[in-house]
Amino acid sequence: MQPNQELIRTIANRYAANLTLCFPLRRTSLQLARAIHANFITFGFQPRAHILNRLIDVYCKSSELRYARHLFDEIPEPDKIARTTMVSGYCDSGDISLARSVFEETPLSMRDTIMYNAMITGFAHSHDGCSAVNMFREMRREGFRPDNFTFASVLAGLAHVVEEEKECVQFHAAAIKSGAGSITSVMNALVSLYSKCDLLNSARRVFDEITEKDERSWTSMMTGYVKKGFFDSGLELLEHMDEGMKLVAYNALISGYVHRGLHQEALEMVRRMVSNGIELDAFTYPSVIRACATSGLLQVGKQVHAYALRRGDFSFHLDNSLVSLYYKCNKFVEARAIFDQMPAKDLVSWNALLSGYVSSGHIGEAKMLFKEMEEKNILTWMIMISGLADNGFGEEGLRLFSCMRKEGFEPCDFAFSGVIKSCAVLGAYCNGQQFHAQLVKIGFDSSLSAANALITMYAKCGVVEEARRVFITMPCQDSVSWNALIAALGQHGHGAEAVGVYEEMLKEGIKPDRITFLTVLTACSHAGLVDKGREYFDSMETVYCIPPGADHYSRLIDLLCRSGRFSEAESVIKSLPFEPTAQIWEALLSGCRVYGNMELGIIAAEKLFELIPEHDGTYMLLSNMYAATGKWEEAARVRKLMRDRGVKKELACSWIEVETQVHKFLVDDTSHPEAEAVYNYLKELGKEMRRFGYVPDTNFVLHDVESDGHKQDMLITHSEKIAVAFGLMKLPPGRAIRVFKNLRTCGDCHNFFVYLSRVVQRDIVLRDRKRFHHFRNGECSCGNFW
DNA sequence: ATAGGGTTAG
Repeated sequence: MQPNQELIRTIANRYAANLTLCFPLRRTSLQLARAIHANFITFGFQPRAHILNRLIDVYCKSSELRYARHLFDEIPEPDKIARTTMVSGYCDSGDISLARSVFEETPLSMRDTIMYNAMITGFAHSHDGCSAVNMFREMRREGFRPDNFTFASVLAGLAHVVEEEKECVQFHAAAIKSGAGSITSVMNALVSLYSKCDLLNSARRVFDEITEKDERSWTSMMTGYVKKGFFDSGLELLEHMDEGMKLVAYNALISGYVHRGLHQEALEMVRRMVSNGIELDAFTYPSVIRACATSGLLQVGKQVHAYALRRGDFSFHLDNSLVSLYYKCNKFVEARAIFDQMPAKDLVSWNALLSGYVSSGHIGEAKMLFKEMEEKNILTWMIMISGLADNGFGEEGLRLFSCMRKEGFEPCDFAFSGVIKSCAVLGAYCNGQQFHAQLVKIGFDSSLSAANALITMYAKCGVVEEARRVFITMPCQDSVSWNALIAALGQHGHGAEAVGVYEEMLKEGIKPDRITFLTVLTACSHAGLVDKGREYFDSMETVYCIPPGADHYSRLIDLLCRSGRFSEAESVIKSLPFEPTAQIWEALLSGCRVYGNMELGIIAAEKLFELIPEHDGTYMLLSNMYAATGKWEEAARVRKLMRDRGVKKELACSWIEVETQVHKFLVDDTSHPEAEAVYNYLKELGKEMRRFGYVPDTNFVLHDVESDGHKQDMLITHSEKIAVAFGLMKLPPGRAIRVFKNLRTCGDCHNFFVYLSRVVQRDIVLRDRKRFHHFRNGECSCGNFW
């Protein structure tokens, strides 16, 4: 039987009309729309235009843009409502270019103010203020009258680009002239606009004139004050508010405090709002949790998490910040669980997880995740590049940076600081210089993060003067800059100057932090300023309330051992407020090696065998010590122990940069295309050095080799010698040779370079795992502490 | 069919 067509049509249309009523219940309305749509198809009806438009709208609002577009395309002549619906649908989904194409396909005669408004809003939401303003100008040129909606949107767009007071005033005047000047939504946008331009007095004037202030009015004014750090004005405003509106004000204050790093104040504000009977909401959580994450307050963070769960609140922002909280507090399992249990994830969620992996050293997982990510933004790249550098993967960092550019991402100052860190890891001086030049060109060189990275990069490339120059030419320095400079000077043997810079930093009123003390102690140690170092160490707790960590103690041990004050070092270890860690025993062991203190060295080594039996360095150090004192059997015993335990020696590797290209060499490496030429050259150099008095020190050969002649051959193929020889072949005369090694350099190579620097009259800078060696005219900056 | 503010990842 044929159904009664007229009846079905009527019912279908009535259902369709109901769509409007169902609207807030998105899922229901989407299901309903689908059912109605299916009915129309099944019975072959052509729905009426306004019903079709409703369907398109529901699909758009449910993020089913493809269905919406499909329906839209089937309409032979879409009216302006259908077009506007499509335009704003695309705008909401962030696809401004598709919105624009629908708009541009619309003949001028069919456009109206509403359609222009939709476009302007779209541009404003995508932070493209210029296009928003252009669209506004176009609509006026074409004779359309801007209304309240137009001004509210265009002013919001303007806030992203405007710099001058004049422009704000112009638009303000235009709004007043067209009668929109006293509309709350327009005035809210004006308050926000003036605030962003640092014109807080103008913002306040507009704010005071709003007769019917709503939540947005208060938020705009509060945010204006707080973003500029005027907390007093914000707090005063809080006093004069209706109780019902205070939540948004607290939220603004809290986020303002967090942004300035004032976590205590932020948490205090949370306590205050709770004690006034105001409950936290979805906008409060992320700021509070961030405050907890950056100050390591896991317990408070957990409480907030529990609070949100109790209230059944959910948002991307909340979960994303929780992922970050748990990672920062080293709760990897919890962090991952939050991520996995998220019903939906956005780009920020992925970035949060990526950053968690990277900062906890899970670089393998990070790389996999990065590959897996379909959508990336500049921050994704930045996290990965800087993470690779932090984990020692300099080459990959450099490679990824150029990938990023190929994919059309313009690096920001933070991305530059990531790639510059990669150069620092690699010692890629020429590459680093090029990035520096690019920074200058685009005017980012005064950015704190970029400049701080440059200081470290130049230092790690062994060019202290450049590091110093970057520091001096910065418009302003923060504690990171000071730390970087002190480290730079300390690493290169300018210990006294480093200490001077530290004193200057204190005079400037910059508070030293944990890192500052690490760098200062290192500097003292290199310069032999033992008593000064002790004094600084003691001041940490007594003056600056920073309890020294294991890393600080290990610097102190190093400092004492280097001047042979072993009994003092021993008593420090005995009085530690915690169990001595591996790095403390390591500091003691390497100190003992320098002085040949076998007795204490063996104790340290035994402890290390217990704590980190898989670490190859201990075996090497101890067997080196035995070998150096001619106890070959003992040396062999240690290496047998190492073999028995299955500990693999990390492969020694050196590298050198020639014309932005990094060349890598391993021990006895013949894989380099020019290996043969380098080996021959190195042999010649060896002979020549011997004529000048260099004697190969076979104590550093740890293989059991019978003849001395054979042993000498083995010494000559150490990777750092190959790299230096390669540099001598390739680099123009007079240019310093900068070579890097992943392990510590051996005493024989050290001695060889001392001779070499005098005979060939070249500066040689060698950076090994532990420190820098500047060889010049037969001397090394580190004395005998190789 | 269109509007205004505030939150998360470095």
